[in-house]
Amino acid sequence: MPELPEVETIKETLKPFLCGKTIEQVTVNRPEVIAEPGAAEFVALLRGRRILALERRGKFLLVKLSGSYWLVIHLGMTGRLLWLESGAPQAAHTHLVLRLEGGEVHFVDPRRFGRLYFFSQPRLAEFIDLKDFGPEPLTPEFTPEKLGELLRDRRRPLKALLLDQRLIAGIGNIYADEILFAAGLHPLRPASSLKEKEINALYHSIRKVLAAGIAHGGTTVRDYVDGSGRAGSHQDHLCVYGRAGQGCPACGTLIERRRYAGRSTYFCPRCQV
DNA sequence: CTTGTGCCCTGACCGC
DNA sequence: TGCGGTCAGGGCACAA
Repeated sequence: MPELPEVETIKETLKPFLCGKTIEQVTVNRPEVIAEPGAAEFVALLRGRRILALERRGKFLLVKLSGSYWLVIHLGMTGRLLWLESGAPQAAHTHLVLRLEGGEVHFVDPRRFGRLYFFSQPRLAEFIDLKDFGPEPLTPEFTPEKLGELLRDRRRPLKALLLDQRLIAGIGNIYADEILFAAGLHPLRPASSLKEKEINALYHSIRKVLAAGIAHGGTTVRDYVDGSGRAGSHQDHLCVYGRAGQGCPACGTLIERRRYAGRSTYFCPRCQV
């Protein structure tokens, strides 16, 4: 489910409830969702620790804990993190509950692609290093020049590159299609064929589309809700994603859907060249 | 290096 | 009502 704007929204909505609180109890209903270390160890290490800060790297949520430890969460396709009152009933597919002072965090994930990790500071650094993430697209380190460097000498289609977390971190299938539409670029355009003007258009589209996604509290096409259980509204602003057979908002040409890299890809055959 | 495929899972939806 | 097929915001292993 969640791409950068959704994880960012979840992080921001959970922040006021979680920061400064101590984890009093950890309930694991499904040990498989804990990737590292083992479930028993995970529970023992987490209990009694204080939450100091919430951060995000790509689609990963990073929870900074006392003693230089980290709880790291990836929500996969359908993962949710919900702040609920103490003793709230557990929805179906609630795999883990963190009891804090004054409430609980429920990790709910029907498809179970989401994973949780407990890391020491050096282990987190190693993990991030191993993932080899590209730059965060909304930070100052990400510039048009940087994007130009990333695209140079690569023949892969733009869609594949936008989905590749090692190039730019955080973009998923919805926002990749929306970004390419905003930039007027065909998803299958080889990266190295872009002119400087097109690189600039792509750069500004990446920033603009992701920022709009965050401003709208994420895109809810199916399961996504923020930390308070509220749906986003960016689905009302989508131009191409999920709109096969409907008119392009710019020119009226029918939006096309193609299968690429195992994912649906939506684009306007007239506006995107 | 690159691409495509299948898999991990559940649930919603569609056609018959 | 039921059944099978298809599809879904992700990511990984593996084959060609």
